Order: sequence, then structure tokens, then C-alpha cells
Amino acid sequence: MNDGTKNEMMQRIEKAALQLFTHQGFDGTSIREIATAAKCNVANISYYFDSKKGLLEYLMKQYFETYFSYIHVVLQDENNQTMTDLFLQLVDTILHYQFENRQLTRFVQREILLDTTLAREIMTTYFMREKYIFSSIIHEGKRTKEFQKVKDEEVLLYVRSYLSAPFIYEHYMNEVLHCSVWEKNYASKYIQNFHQWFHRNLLNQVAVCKENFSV
Amino acid sequence: MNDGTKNEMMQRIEKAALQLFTHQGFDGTSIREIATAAKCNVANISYYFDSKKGLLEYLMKQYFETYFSYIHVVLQDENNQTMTDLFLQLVDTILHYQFENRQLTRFVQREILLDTTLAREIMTTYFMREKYIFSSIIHEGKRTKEFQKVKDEEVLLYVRSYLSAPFIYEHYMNEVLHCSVWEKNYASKYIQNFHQWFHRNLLNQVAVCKENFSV
Amino acid sequence: MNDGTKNEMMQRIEKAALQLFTHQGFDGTSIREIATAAKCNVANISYYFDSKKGLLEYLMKQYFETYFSYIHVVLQDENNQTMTDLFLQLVDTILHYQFENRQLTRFVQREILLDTTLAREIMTTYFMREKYIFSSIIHEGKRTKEFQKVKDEEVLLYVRSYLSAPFIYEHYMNEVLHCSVWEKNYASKYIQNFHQWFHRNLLNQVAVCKENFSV
Amino acid sequence: MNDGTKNEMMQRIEKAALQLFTHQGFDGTSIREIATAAKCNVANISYYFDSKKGLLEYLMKQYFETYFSYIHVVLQDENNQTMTDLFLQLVDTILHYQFENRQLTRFVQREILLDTTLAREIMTTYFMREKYIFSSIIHEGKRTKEFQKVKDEEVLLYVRSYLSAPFIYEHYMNEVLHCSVWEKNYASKYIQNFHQWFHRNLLNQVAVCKENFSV
DNA sequence: AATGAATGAGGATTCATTCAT
DNA sequence: GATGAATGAATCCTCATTCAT
Repeated sequence: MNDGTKNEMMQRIEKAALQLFTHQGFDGTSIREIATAAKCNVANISYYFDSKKGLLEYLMKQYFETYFSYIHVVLQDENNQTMTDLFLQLVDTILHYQFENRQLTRFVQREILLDTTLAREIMTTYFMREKYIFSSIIHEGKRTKEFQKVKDEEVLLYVRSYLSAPFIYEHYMNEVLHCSVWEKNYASKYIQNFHQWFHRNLLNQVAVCKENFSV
Repeated sequence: MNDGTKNEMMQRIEKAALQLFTHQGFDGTSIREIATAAKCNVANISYYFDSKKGLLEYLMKQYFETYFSYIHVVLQDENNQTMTDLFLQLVDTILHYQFENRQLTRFVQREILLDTTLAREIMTTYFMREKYIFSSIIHEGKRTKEFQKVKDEEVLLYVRSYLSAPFIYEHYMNEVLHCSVWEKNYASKYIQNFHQWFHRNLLNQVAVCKENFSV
Repeated sequence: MNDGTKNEMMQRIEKAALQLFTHQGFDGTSIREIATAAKCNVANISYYFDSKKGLLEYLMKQYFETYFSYIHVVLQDENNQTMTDLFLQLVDTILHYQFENRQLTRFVQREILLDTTLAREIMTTYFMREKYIFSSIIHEGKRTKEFQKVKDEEVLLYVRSYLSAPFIYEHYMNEVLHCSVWEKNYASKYIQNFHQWFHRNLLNQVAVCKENFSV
Repeated sequence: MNDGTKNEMMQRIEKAALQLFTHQGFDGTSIREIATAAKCNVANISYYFDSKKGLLEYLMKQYFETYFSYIHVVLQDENNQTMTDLFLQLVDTILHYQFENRQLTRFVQREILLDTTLAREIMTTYFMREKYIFSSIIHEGKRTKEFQKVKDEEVLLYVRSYLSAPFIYEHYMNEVLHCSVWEKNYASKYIQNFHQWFHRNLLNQVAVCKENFSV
């Protein structure tokens, strides 16, 4: 695989693939469809990504590497002094990144639902890494009494679920609830909601209850 | 499609298909693999389910028909007099059904993430129906002052998400959090958690805050 | 692979493949060409022989199994009491079998010239077996003073070469020497020639020399 | 095709191709494999040899041109006064040339077993030429009573077979007879053997019989 | 009810080659 | 002289399906 500076055709293939994968899934999409959509020859896909599987891995890798590059920027930001700052900043950054790359995010979230080798590898590398980061923050927050004595697993599952929900339930929201994820201010509202949850469930302070769902 | 009393081979095919779909997804599984796993001839799948797509639709239909048959039992149960009873009873029943049919639930939840015609149809029929039921209960609950003045969409999304989370995040829980969904008492703990959330966020009463994640 | 009683299509494929392989070699022939020649669908080749490689192995296996079934008939024939009888009877039988299956023989002889795994396997199984049989006969012949004290390797190589020459040099004989292998009495003349060589080079008797090439 | 002085890359390609052809045959080898083995770009093969077929023809042509250049040196050598000298000198020279270019020899001998246009062309040009040369010598030898009254075709076939046997049966000798063609003195022993055969079968003199295979 | 044979369409991939640089 | 990009055709194989039995 050529992984130098991306050229135009590579990006065209990438974009076309993502669009098709979003609708039909990886296995439901043929490289011919991708080639047609990308207006290129089928052989080019093998040329640039080695194989269909290589294209999948490339997209996955790209998603997670950018994901963690953003995370590391936050972790090294000296402004985040409290664990609260760090935690909220992380979630904000991740959600922003994901809202800006909806298709890719949705694609990745869906494919890892399968029980494939790739899915398992991603779990045991990337998600373990993510878990470790959040775990450390929670642990430190609890040590400094900044956070309540919460059950780690439940917080972690909630966060993970919160981070992927807008992309996993995009359809449900569009077609059933008729509230679009695409709406400009949806992202910020969604992030705000998280802050509320965070304050009520993690922070060690007497806070106002029952706010988030009330009008 | 033969809708009569299920015979042995039909069930064998169903079981084999579900198992394979769990690992490889619908598009990633060939009817040959299913036939091999079910120890039957390929032609039998077409014979019993008309086509591969027919098998998919059969599984979906079966899932949702049982799903709603359970729901209607609850709705017609005269014991559920308050909206609180009704709401909690519904969630309990649904979760129980789903925990008893993990593979099928997970399969359905995953396949409807695609942008196919079938997925959209399911959204606009089954999930609309589900939404209508929960919406009515919330509306009535708010009218009788049993519930707080919550934002419907947020409650609905939360419930929907809560109902599918254990199946969508099964992998994540197993391989990253190392807390297994298969554990005997996981289901009841998960249901209890919902009750807490329900009391804190929907019920119109002065309740104890910050309970759910604290030790 | 179906290896029950051969049906008509299987034989048609076999025949077509053999014809094409003879002209173009295994690697030079596509399964499409075979399918066209056999007037069947490409998928049938996979259906009956698993894969192109499977077809190759099938032809090879068939050649050698028939080959050795003939050999074993000779070995168990009680009429062959002397080693001379046995040796000559073997060569006669093999040559007859090969002359009756020219294409197959030529195909096999050509493919094993490659340095592939299959070729090496065939060497170390079938040809070792053949060598063992001839070696034993020579050894016994030498013990009983029926044969001269010849160098085994040279006799073995000569025999092997003699057995395959008409098929390997078929082209040369046709197009350069203009003496056709297809001529009715060529086979018997060729076999007679071997007898002469055998008498002059192996038999322990004062024989008339320089016969074979003189007019 | 570039016929100028061979540059380094051309030779690298040639060597790599020959090595791969030996193992996999011409049709079984892709130019990509050759390019990889020769550590050059695929396009270079087309550049230097026009096409894959061009490479084949180049190797064939090179083999036979060198082959006949050696032959003509022998034919013009005034020292070879008798037909016996000439005949034996020819065979010696050819065998030496071939033993020094084993891979090329083997490759050529194998490819001409196919029924392709190229193979037929080679038969009708190069091998006809060879045959003509040997025929003339035999004829003259018979005329001068130097040789016996042998059947031309049988002698010619024997000679042809003898000249290619070590290369065609290389595998058989290695893996079955376990006597290596690579052994230093094998070539000279092989040539000596031919001399014995020649004396016994062609020369018009009372010679000692039954020598060649006895210990 | 159940199966083996057979098919045409389409799957991913690799092929030899060309061309601009 | 040499290369990387790009291509269309062809590779083998698998797909879901049909049909006669």
C-alpha cells in the first residue's frame, strides 16, 4: 500500500468507499461499485489498498489514529489541570472529531459489531487504550476526591455508549424521532447534555438533580 | 415461505444462520456456509425461506412479532394501572425477551444500522409503533402529573439506547471491560439500573439523587 | 470432489481439459477454455473437481493409479516366473497403457518437469514406487545370475527414459523425423526395440550384438 | 527488443526469469514475479524485451543461436577429418554447452513440448537444421563405410534423446535415483557413455560387446 | 420433503501492458 | 534509462438460485 502523501485518486476511492459502506456495509459493497462511484478502474483499488480488506483496514486505522492523535493533544494540554477539565475536554474533542467525520465514525462503529478477527483486534488495541486513559482519569479523580466513588465499569460503558450513540442511532433519530443529527446545533446540545450528566453523576459536589431531561 | 409449524430442519437452519450472522454479518455469510453448518442441502434454504433475503426477513419478522406480542400482553395486563407500572413493566419484559434471545437481538440491532430498504421499513413500522406506545405512556404520565415535564425525544432515545446497549456493546463489555453479559445476574442488575434511572429522571417525586453510579 | 461413478459431464470436462492441456499446458489453459470446449458452465469445473488445481491432481492421480493397477496385475501373474519375463512383461504393459492414453501420458510427463510441490510429491511417491519395483527385479535377476552385473542407476534411467520417450518426443518425431507415433504398428516396433536392448544389455548370455540399429 | 550490448539490468531480468521459469514454467510465472526477483520495475521487462512473449523468444533465440554457433565451429574445424571425429566432437560440444547452461537448456526443452506456434516453428527451423547436419554426417559415414548400415531415424532419435535427457530427467535423477546431475564429473561420465554407445552401434568394426552397463 | 446437478451472474484479484514523466 | 500510475481484460472462484428427480 502506498502511504505517502495521498493523491487525488486515493482520496476519491476512500470517499466513494465510505459512502457505499455507510449504506450497504462492507460485505454488502463490491469493489466494482466502489470503482464506479470513484470513477476509476477496479485494479486501482488493489493498487492503492492492496485488497478490499486492505481498504477496510486502512479506513479503520485512519479513524483510530486520528482519534488518538486528538486525544493526545488533550492529554498534553497544560490548561487541563483538574481531572474534570481533562475528562470533559476529552469527550468534547472526541465528539467534535466524530461529528465532523460522521460517515467514517458510523462505519467503524458498525463494523466492529461483528465478531471478526479485525473487530477483536481493534477492541484489544484501540478500545483498551481508550479505556486505560479514561480509567486513569477516573482513578485519579477519585483519589483527589474530585470525583465520587463511582463504579468504573458503569461509567466507562456509559461514556463509550454516549460517544457512539449519535452515529449508531442516526437512523432511528432521523426516521423515528425526526430530530436530525445533521442539524447545526445538535452537536453542541449533545455535548452539553453530557456535561450535565457528568456533573450529576461524577462530580463530588451537591448539585441540582433531575435537570437533564426536564424542560 | 413455509409459515406452518416449524419442522426440525427449519429450526436447524435458523439456528445455524443466526450463529453465522453473529460472527460474519448477513452479507458476509453465504447460504452454503449456513447449509454446511445446518447439515442440510443448500436448496433447502431456498425451499424453506424462498431466498437468502427471505431468511433475513423471516428472522426480522419473527423478532419483531414476538417483541410486540410480549408488549401487547403487558399493555393488556390490568394489573398495570399507573403509567409507571406500565413503563417499567414494558422495559422489563422487553429486556427479558432480548436477554433470552441474545443472538437474534444482536443480529437485528446490527442489520438495521444499514441504510437498506428493509432497515428503513423496519424503522417506519416497528420502531414507529414502539415509539408510539412509549410516547403515549409518557404523554399520559405527564398529563396525570405522574411524570415530570421531560423532553420526549430525549427519553425515547435514552430508552431505545438502553434497550439495545447490552447487545450492541456485548463485545466491548467482554473484551475491554471484562464484565460478561452472559453472567447470570447481569440481566437483573441491568434492569434494576434502569429502574433507578427511571425514578430519578421521570418520576415526579423528591427522590434520592446520585445513586446509580455510586458504590 | 465427487468421485463416485463418473457421469457424462465429468468425462466431457476431463476430455476437454486433457486436449487443451496437451496443447497449451496446464498454466496456459484457462478454465473458461475448458468449459467452452466441454460445452458446460465454468462453475461445473469447480463443482466436479473443486478447483483448477483439483482437476490437475485428479488427472495425475487417475494416471498413476491406473498405471500401478496394471503393474500389480503383472506382478501377481503367476506366469511370469523368471525375472526376464517379469521385466519385459512390465515394460510391455506400461507401454501399451501409455500408447492407449497418449494425451494423458504426455500431459503427465510434461507437468512433472516443473519444480512444483505436486511434481516433487509425484516423484517421491509414484516414481519411487516404480523404481522400487524395477530395482527389486534387477536385484533378484542379478542374484539368480539371470542378469548381468549392471549398474542399477543406468538401467533405471534408461528404462524410465524409454518409457516416456515416445510421448515426450512425439513432436520431434512428427515434425522433424516425419515418423508418426500414431502409426498402427509403431507401438509394437517400439516394444520390440526394447526387447533387443534388454537382451543385449541385461541378459547374461552370449547374444548377437549390434542388432538393433542395423538394417 | 534491444539487441545491443547487454546491460546489467537486462542480464538481471534474464537470470531471474530463467530461475522462475525453471520452477513454475513460462505460463506459471508473471512478469511481476520476474520484476520482483530482478529487483526492477515491471515496465522494464516490456522495455527491454517488448513483451512477456518477447522475453520467451529472446531466451529461445539466444539458446539456439549459441547452440548453432558452437556447432558451426565444430563443422569448420579442419581437425575433424573422419565422420566419427565430427559426430563425437559435435555431441561433446553440445553436451558441454548444455551442461554449462542447465537452466536455459531445461527451460527450452520443456517449453517446446507444448503444441504452440513457437514450439512448431522451432521444430521446423532449428531442429530440422540439427537433423540435417547429423543426417549428412551419418550418410557420409555410411557412404565411406565408416559407419554401419543403421536406420537413420533411430539413430537421430537416440541422439536427440541423449542430448536432452540429463536436463529433462534432472528431477527424476535427483529425487528418485539420488544421483545428481550437478556432480562435477557427471558430465564427462555422461559423454563417455555416449562414446561407448557410438562405438558399439554405429562404428563399422568388430567391437567389444556389452560394455556400457556392466560394472 | 429433500437433494444433487447445473447455471449465469458476479465476486475479488491479477494479468501484461501503456504512458506520462 | 527507468519508473510509478493507471488500465482493461482476463484470471479463478463463489454466489444465490433453479430444476428435475
